[in-house]
Amino acid sequence: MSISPKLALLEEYALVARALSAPARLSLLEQLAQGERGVEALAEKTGLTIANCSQHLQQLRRAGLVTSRRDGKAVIYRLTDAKTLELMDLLRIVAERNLAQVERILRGLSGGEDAPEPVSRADLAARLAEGSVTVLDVRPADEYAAGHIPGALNASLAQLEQILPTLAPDAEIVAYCRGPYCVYAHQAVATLRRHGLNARRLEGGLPEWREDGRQVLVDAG
Amino acid sequence: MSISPKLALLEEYALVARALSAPARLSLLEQLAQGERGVEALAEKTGLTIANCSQHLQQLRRAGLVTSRRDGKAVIYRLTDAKTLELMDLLRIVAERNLAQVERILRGLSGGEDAPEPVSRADLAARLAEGSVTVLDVRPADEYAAGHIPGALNASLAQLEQILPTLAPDAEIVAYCRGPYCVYAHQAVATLRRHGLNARRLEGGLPEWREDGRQVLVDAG
DNA sequence: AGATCATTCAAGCGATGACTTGAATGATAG
DNA sequence: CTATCATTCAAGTCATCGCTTGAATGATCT
Repeated sequence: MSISPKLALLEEYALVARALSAPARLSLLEQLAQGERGVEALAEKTGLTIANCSQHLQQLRRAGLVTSRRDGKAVIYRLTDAKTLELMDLLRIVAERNLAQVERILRGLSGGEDAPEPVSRADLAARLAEGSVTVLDVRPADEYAAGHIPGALNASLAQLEQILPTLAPDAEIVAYCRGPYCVYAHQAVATLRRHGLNARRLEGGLPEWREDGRQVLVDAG
Repeated sequence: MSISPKLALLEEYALVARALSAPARLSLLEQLAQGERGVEALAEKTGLTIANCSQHLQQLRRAGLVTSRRDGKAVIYRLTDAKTLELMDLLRIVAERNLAQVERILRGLSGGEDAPEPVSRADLAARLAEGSVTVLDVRPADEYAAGHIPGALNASLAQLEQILPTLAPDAEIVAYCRGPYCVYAHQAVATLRRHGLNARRLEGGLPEWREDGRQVLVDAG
């Protein structure tokens, strides 16, 4: 070992951090938190070119955050383990605590001042059991089909205006999306509240719900 | 907001990760975990030039990981909060779990094969109470003076060979240093075991011990 | 075996990062 | 108010990163 072991270790830790230091890669990790995916699907969802996406995935793999396997001619990537999610979550928490810019963006997303506290997953589960809540899944239809909270309605942000009239005016609505990195639920809640509905966000998204060991409904296909 | 709020958020999260993506800055954070420090002291300990050190510190500040205050003509930096430590710790854990290179380096540090499990802090506290253990602080004298576990001997790696004869051959020795990023305790344990002594590492270092709310002795000065 | 398709590699470009050097700032001490 | 000292700023250099484009793998299907 030509350099000191201490520096070598720091280099390795820095490698992991560097893997998390590009928005494109965080976006990929968010997608992978939904479940394993092929390169093409990831490129599509994140808006990256295939080659660029592949390079980012390889960087994530070098950092040990994701692993891959072959399935026919496709290569399927997935998160190495739940620690990767923890790391992303802590990154977000630290950013939210310390960066004024983040708070500004989040306030902007909520459409103004009044951002109600998110609903905890345990709370939602209890309310679901007694049927006293309407759950809204604000993700693209394919992700909804791949797994969603039982009983949840599915509507993308674009579709939201259409289904507004079908919602009971006094219903208690809980919206969720991909997870803490996803802004769909924030935006949906803002829209719903602008229309006078009683809507709140779920804490976390489907990956966290699944991680809790709660029930997830998968559409036949 | 010209770009999408989602991308803006990811940029902010990435900013925090980027702050952790340079070995020099991890080294600075490790020092700051010991306690607040001025720029010059940090530069000295990390081997950076003053200007370079200052620039790194400003990046850490932009990422919200450290804050600073003025004290006379000096600027004192400190970790923003314990979450910063948690983030570093998780980074290390993920690297240790997933990167073969890290395991290789750590095995090299332990001098070979037999790396005994570290002693938990709760265990050490219990043993200390009954006086059945020798605690060794493997940090520079100034850091020892600034705070150490009560009853601990202080010896840098260089001094270790000298104090070897003073240690009872059957004593149970627990070595600690700055924390999980620091390799002194690993190396000290390797040396002690090579001499046939019964030595193990403490889990974590002084910052973690302090974080637990355990007693820390500060030399009068 | 040859054709096909998803993924990866390789080269090139502009932008950003780490480090150095030397000058500027800003608070304190005389 | 000037001198001093710790820190920060500014400019420059070299290396690396992110992205694009086009070619090269490598596994399947006929």
